[in-house]
Amino acid sequence: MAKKYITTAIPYMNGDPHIGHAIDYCLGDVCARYYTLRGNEVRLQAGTDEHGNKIFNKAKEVGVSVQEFVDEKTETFKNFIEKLGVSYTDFVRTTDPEHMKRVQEIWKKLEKHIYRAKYQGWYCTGCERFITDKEYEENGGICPDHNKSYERLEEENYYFRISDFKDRILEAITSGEMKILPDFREKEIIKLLKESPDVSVSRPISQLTWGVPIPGDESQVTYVWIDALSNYLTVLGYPDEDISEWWPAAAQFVGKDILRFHAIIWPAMLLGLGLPLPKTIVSHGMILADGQKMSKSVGNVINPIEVVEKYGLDAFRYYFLRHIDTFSDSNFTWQRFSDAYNNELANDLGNLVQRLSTLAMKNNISIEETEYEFTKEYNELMEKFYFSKALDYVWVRIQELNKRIDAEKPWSLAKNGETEKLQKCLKNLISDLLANAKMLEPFLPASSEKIFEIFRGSITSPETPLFPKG
RNA sequence: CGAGGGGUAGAGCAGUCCGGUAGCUCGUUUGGCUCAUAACCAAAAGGUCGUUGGUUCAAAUCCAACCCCCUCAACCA
Repeated sequence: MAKKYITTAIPYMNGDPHIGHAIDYCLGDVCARYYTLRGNEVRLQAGTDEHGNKIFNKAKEVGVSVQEFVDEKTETFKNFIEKLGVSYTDFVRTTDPEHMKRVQEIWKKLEKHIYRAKYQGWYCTGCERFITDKEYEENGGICPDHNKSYERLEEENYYFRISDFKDRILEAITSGEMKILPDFREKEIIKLLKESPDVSVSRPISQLTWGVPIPGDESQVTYVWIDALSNYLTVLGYPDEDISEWWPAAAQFVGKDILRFHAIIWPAMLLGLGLPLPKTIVSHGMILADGQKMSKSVGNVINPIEVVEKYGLDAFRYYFLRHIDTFSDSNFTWQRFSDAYNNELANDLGNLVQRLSTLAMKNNISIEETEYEFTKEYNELMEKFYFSKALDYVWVRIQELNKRIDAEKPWSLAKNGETEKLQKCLKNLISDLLANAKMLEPFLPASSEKIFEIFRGSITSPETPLFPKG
């Protein structure tokens, strides 16, 4: 049995779960369920990124210990993931001692590509961060948030020599060894890669305490990259365990905002460790509310849990996997959501199940259980991660069934006593429905299972509709 | 300045690579059916395909210029 490893991005624990995280999880989950149904052994990783100043400060602000703070946040995220029906198998926290120990080992393995250097730049003591020269000019040398002049500051950091790997990464991308989806993002990355500088991978402990200490240098702490990106490996047990059965990952799902780190710094790290590169990095878009970025200050934030509670988990998954494009930014509006729910889930699919189960019941039809195979077209779309297109494809087939019922008029056959013809007609319709239900399983696991239950053994028409209308 | 995406019926989108008098879903209107969650099926109305120019027998599709919208822009995830 082939093994497939799928990863999702680990959210930073300074905020609460939101729709962007939900999309990432759902995509990973669909992919995992699909591979499982194809007969693969699948591991789906999820996790949390818990180090850094922002978290440290936030905990102080709330007045709890940092560990308490991240423990609680992680629980919140775990609950969130479970409410979305994500079938993850592994969970990693960057504050986990095991992870931290492994990060230090990874650091040591990368040491020949790491050097110490001074960084000089404009710094805001209010923001506690360096700003770019451009930002400095734009703000006229004064921080707009703190109304303070920027200071010229020098800091010594460790740097990771990306330039050691650029050629190799470029080659991997162009040869298809590491595919970046969608194509237009791949183009973007190729351009960015060429001008990518080395990255700073540490901070002096005076600046940052909440992180993984650098082995052999107590004055410095690892900065986000090596700590967070390593999670994909440490959760598998690297470097203590042999991970060759699982690594390279079949697919890594990330938001477009963090693609560059995953397509440049991350591959460089892997090459430095002598590990193969992930087969695919899938970058998804952002979800907009009425064409606008969601933000708390604008007050247009869509809470995924609210959608789930109002319409059900499968409805949420359906909408966000079909009408939110897998790769580009898409809009969410409650109007479009409820249109899709009523027209597609309730009318097209729900009602189809209802009419076929009633017809079968009235005419004493029973169906033998068989294994339903995915069609070639469906597999092609799924393997390319065109999830929204795969759902479109299945939906056309569902709508065709409604047309066929009208064309074949089983109720007339019953009236005319054409029993044999009727039996054949209904059995065909039902088994085609079940074949489609199978292809819906990665997307709508609960509804797919319900459909199979309805048509299993002696067929019963469901008492409550699959997708009730409010 | 730069880079990426986009501008096609009231709305949301496909079609653009490989040119051939525009297609899907929703909405609207009309008709049909009765197995069904007032669901389903059929049909109709509705578009100078961002602008201008070019290539061609023929352009949403190729070329050039321009306009508008969105996103990203280097250690702050």
